[in-house]
Amino acid sequence: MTYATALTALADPTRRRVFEQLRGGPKTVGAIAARLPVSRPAVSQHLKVLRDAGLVAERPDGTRRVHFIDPNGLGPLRAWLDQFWVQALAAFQAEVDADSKNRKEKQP
Amino acid sequence: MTYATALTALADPTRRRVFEQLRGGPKTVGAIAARLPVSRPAVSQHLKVLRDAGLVAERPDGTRRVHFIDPNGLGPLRAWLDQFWVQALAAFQAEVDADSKNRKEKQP
DNA sequence: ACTCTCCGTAAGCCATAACTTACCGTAAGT
DNA sequence: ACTTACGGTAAGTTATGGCTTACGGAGAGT
Repeated sequence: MTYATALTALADPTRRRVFEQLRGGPKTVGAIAARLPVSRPAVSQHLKVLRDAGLVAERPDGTRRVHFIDPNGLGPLRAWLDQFWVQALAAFQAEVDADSKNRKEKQP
Repeated sequence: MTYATALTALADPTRRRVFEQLRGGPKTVGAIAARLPVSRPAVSQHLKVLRDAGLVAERPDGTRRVHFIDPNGLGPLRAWLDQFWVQALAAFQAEVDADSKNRKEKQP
């Protein structure tokens, strides 16, 4: 069920930009907001969503809050996707075969 | 850029239920709607979003439209996720190490 | 103690999008 | 040809959520 919250968290564009900034390493809230066209409270709210989804963790450093990517939320999402991936490849190939077969039968 | 549309498409709960129904194999629009608490037009709109995201493909069968999962949209999303996965594991481990190191220094 | 920086939270506004009902086109069967 | 089943599209309503400003609290330096 945790993959659901991860998906909705990563669905928002600016929240993805926050998440992608953390790919370069740990950052403070202000540093993230400085590189985005939104206010600092907005970033703070986005980080809360990412934290609740298990995608991001924080470490206090004085008055600052250093955020970094947490694999705990990324794992279930990957697992859920893989659940489709293999099956989708097989089913898609079957459809392609069935389609080409139909074309040959109608126009040999 | 295609991973973005795939993410927003899979963010909606009922749209995920549509997508997950297709995991069992190809289905018609009506068959999908019958198993969901929403109307058929709603499912039709959801399928359009999934199709535009490259997550689902269709094959006409008389007046019916048979839908099935398309790996084309799933691939970029997986690739985008993997872009974080490895790096997140390393960075997270580094944070854990730094944290335990701090605890030992403060309480040896 | 005072201040200054950094950040989280509350309240409110507004756009988006997920539904509904209604309607129309299209293919197949009789 | 007529009907029936199936499904895409339009228009309208409503709820959700992303953003803003305003405020308050907590730690570090002087």
